[in-house]
Amino acid sequence: MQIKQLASVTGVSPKTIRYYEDIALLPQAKRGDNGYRYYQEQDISSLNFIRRCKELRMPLADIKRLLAVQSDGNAPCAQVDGLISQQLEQIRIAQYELQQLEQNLQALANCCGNEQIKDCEILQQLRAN
Amino acid sequence: MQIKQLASVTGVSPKTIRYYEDIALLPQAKRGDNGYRYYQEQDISSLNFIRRCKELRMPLADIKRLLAVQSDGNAPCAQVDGLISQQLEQIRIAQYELQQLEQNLQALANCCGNEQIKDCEILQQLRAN
DNA sequence: ATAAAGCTTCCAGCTACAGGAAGGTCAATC
DNA sequence: GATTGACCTTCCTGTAGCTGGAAGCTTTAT
Repeated sequence: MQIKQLASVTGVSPKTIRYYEDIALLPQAKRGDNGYRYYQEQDISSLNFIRRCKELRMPLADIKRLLAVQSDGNAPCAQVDGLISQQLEQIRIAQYELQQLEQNLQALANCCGNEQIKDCEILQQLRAN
Repeated sequence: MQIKQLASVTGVSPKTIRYYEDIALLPQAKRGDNGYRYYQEQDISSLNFIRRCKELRMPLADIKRLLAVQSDGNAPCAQVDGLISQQLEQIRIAQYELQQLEQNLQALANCCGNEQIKDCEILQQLRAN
């Protein structure tokens, strides 16, 4: 299978697939005599795995570690657990920040009933202090 | 006042201040005979304004527009309103996404009671489908 | 024969800076 | 007068995760 087909099967663009190979997130693809990359089923699985991790907002570096860890079946599971909880914790922090942010923005959005910049209370708030 | 003092007053690093000048978010600073940048009160206000907008996660491009708009006191206020509501909407979208994410991660985090990678149910979930 | 589609590599750009090198300047100290 | 240390300057590189585009192959279809 050529790169474009792998791309359409997995929903990951050819550009991105090459990029993943560049940064060694994917192994170097086999090449034909013409220099084209050729892929197998295995590569579909890898890309799907990556895609799913990315949906969880994992950094590529972490995904790389997960991929590495998978090759040693006897390794302890703690690393995986650790990555997931870290991720979860970051999400929660982000949620908290966004919540504060929403309140601030909401307050701002409601504060201006004027028509001209010189009276704009949003800007006055932002300049304040 | 020299750049370092402006930095310590506003909490924005000298690097960042120079960067803001580069991208014309701040006007070109006055220079002494030695080439050093010198600043006034006005610059403190500008930087504080920028800092406050950044706390609201506004992109620098938007902040630039806000700064530009401020110089024309008779312009309509709608642009400012628009930016704020856009920002608010994005925050809400992000919140929704994070909420979904948290659920997914939570489900994953709870799913693995095993010890070895080869049995890890987190990885199995991630590979699934 | 030619055109279109697909492949390759490489280079630039996006955001918002931070780190560091190489070199000039200023104030204080010996 | 010389030196030290703290500042200042510009310029280059790197960060994350790609995307767009150029220049130049190959393959396939007409």
